[in-house]
Amino acid sequence: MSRRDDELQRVADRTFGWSRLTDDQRVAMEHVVDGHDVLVVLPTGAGKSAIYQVPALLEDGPTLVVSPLLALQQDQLEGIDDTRAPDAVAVNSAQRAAEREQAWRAVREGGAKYLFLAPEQLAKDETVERLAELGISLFVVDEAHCVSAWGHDFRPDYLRLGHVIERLGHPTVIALTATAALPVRADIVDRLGLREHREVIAGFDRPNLHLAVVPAGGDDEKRREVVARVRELDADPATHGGLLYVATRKDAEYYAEALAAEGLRAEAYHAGMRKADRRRVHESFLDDGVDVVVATSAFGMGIDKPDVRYVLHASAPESLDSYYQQVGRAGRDGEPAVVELHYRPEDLNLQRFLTAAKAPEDALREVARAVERADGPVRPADLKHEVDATPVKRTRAVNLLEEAGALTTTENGRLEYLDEDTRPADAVRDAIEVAETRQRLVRSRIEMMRGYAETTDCRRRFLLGYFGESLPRRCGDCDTCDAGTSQDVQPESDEFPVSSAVQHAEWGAGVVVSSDPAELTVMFEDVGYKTLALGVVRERGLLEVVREG
DNA sequence: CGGTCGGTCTCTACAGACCGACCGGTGCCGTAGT
Repeated sequence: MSRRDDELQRVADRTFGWSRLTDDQRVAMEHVVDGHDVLVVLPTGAGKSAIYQVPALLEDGPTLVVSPLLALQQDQLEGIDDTRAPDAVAVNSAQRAAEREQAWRAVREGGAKYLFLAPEQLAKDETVERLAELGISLFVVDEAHCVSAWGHDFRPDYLRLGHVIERLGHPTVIALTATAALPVRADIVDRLGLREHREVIAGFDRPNLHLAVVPAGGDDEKRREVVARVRELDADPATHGGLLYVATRKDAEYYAEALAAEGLRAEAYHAGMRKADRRRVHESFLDDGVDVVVATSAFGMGIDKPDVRYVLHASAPESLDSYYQQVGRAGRDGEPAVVELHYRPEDLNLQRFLTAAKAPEDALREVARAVERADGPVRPADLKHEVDATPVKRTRAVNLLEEAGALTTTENGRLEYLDEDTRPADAVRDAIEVAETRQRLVRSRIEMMRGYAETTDCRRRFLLGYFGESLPRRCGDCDTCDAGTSQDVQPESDEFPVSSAVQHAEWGAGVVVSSDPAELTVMFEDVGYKTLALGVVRERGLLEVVREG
């Protein structure tokens, strides 16, 4: 062990009581201490937080942690509070002004070493200026998949973190997440502007999860089947206690009531509920006070309960990224767990609707005109006087115009029109094209979800393939293997190895996501995921390897 | 896109078909009004 390892292990032990760091933790920490940006993809419960908490104590300046949910920040603060580490504080809108000032003071005076913020806080110049004065040593992005999952529409400030990092002089960046397929990883690296970064990525396979898809006929039929199935799982001590994911708030209420009527302790969980009720359900779930939580996608981040025995879906989510993340909450203790998707192809239509984020045309036009017209660089916050749109739309517009190459962000965070010869109308058109490309990717993800639900080959092989892992032999422990429809052996094609950069005659540049002797799945920059028959590809010479992965 | 709900039509019964409208997820933040 090197001196550096010794030191990391000593701090881990003395300050946090972790007597033995895992290899993944140690390797990631070494990269950090060496000053490398790092992307870490490790399952929940593998000790991701340690990866910044320990090196933070070897740095002079404070560590900034960008975290998506205030509740999650609170959990982290309490976690650090329970150790011998220096204080951790948060700054957010839920606090009174005096409380916020006290937190800033604690960091400034060195009493607090960790500062937690939501990305929206960093949209304010004042916040970034304060951080610059503090001399941030480590910039941590927790739940970093949010950059890619939410940054493009729902919470656009996530896409502006890269600029904040530059304005802070590019401290060492640590991006942490439990789930990220190849395109998501690339998006995180790109959007945060990681430099010469290292990656620490654990395998995605969770052998103790039994994967299955249950096709359903009509909607009523499916409802009856789901309720019956949950009741059945609940009755068996080996499968008691789990989660039922649904697509809408109404369904969460519906199933919670239906299951309660069957005598189960069932609770709904969705974002339309009062905060206090949400907290009560969450805590009750952790304390085994409920048998099943029926939840929308609002339930999940920050839940670390080891003995969740099943995760059922009454409706398919919008991507395998989300699906994997949700089913990953089952069986963290390593014991067998049931994972079952109750599938109707019609349910995917709802996901198409929910993910259809139209380009904010009016905002694009107004932002483009305002920045073009201005005498010099514009502060994003000042756009609110000239752009009649919600803050989310305004920021989305800025991001799209920037991605389209019409705008750029200066070193001090102002917006500048790049090419005076480009008319704002053309810039808007290009930005809409960027949004449409994004939409094609989102829709292709839904098609991959369909592919998973409808495959007759090994279910696990399909899921792992999506995350860039090949499974040469069928897993033997999923519904298609049970039914005998999966293929036994499936060696990887060495013609188009996974993660190779390829060029397609029609679809342009892409990366091989999974590959077997019959079929290739490629993620194309412009059209999203496509599955290609290898025979046709060969016959017509459609695909060329640009760089081996 | 599909499920649900309320209203209207059918063509002469108090029922059933049909049509159009409406709804559908994730969380910060900050401000208006109790």
